Amino acid sequence: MGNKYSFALRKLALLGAIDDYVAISSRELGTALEMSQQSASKRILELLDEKYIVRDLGARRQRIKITPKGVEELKKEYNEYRRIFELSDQVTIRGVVASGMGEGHYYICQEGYMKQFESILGFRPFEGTLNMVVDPEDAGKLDVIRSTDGNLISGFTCDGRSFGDVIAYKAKIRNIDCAIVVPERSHYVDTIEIICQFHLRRTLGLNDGSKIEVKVNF
Amino acid sequence: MGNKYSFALRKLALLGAIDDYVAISSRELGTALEMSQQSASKRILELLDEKYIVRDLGARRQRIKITPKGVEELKKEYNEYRRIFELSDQVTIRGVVASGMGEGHYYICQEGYMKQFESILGFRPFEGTLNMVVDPEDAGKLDVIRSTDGNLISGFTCDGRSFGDVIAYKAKIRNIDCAIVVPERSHYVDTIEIICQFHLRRTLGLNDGSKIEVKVNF
DNA sequence: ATTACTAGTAGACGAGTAA
DNA sequence: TTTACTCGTCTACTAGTAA
Repeated sequence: MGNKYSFALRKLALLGAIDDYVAISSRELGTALEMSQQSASKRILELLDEKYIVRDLGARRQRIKITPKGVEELKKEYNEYRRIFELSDQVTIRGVVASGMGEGHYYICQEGYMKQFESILGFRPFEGTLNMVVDPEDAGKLDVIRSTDGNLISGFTCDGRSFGDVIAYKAKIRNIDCAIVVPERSHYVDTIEIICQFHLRRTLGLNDGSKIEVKVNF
Repeated sequence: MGNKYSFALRKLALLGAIDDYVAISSRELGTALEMSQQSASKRILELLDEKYIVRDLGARRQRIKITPKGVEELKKEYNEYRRIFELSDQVTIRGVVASGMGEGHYYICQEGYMKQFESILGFRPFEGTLNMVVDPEDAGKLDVIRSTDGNLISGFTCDGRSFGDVIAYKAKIRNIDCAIVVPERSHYVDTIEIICQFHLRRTLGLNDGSKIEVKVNF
């Protein structure tokens, strides 16, 4: 986000503009941002232009609400602060084992991915993934991890089908090296795929619904 | 903080410049901030001027570390995000009862404060305060509360002695109305004073070391 | 390589004001 | 009262370059 916009957007969020429309005149916003009415008005137009806010321009006072895109941008900054003040380089994500449905297996086994896993992660994954549904209270941690670089596994095209970029983060489950894999572009992930050179379900005796903890490095 | 500085300061924090000196050239910082080497250099000089960072300008590459003042500024922004995303208007602060040492009693009993407590909070405090040492894991919540307005109780001078501004936040302990009181200007508070129209120690049967929870509104 | 000066320029800002 | 246009000023930026 243009840094320019974050200050105004944050002030609007503090006024409650994430949850609902907030009535605020350009003069009031200007005062809050320590700038003129004219500049605040311009800033509002810019935020509208960037689709960070929507506005209901009534007869008397405009009412402003932050869009999901705006919230997204604020969360990015929030996550940066969480990385600074809360989280070290290793984070424990809790969740429960879920059924794989064979999807993960199909993807992971693509040699286009396999080659990269082997060279970047240092192991060749067992053919198939362990799916884990992340506990809601740890969803934020996942956001923070996803805001970091991780190991980019490039997408490719094979037999006319295209496979997208994914990001792998090295991790450990009960001291066994593994990695969590998430698609590069996609939000609101509550399920992660875990790859490992061993068959984790068998090795660790896991079933659907088993609680597990993954320690992720980033 | 000038909003202008927060972006650069945050990037430096993400690079680890809170914990230790970080080697970063003005060109690298410029790339990270999407600005020219020259502008990044100027920004660094400004941050130095504002005492947000200190620098060790070696022969090859400068090494930068964020000062406590700089960390303070970053925390302010972090706390704004916490208010946006984490905390509702009521927060539970946990801690243990500590000895008052008579200090609180002396201050609170000043009529200059008493009058204001009565008109602003709606009750006349029992003469004396309950001291509470806040659990370390709730210290951050206290920071967030302190970053909000609260009820300003103005300082005054009496018998040649000056009493500073304090902020009161309405609160409840086990459903009894009370308020927590903190000095306006002072950082790193881990002890709060609780005022109430009743004698809380007697009413709730508290002793030094008793665990209590205060629900603070802000 | 660095950092950081000077100079020129683009863009952000506020005053005045229209709607 | 609002919002937001135009326009002049002034700041913040980058390019060139010195140390």
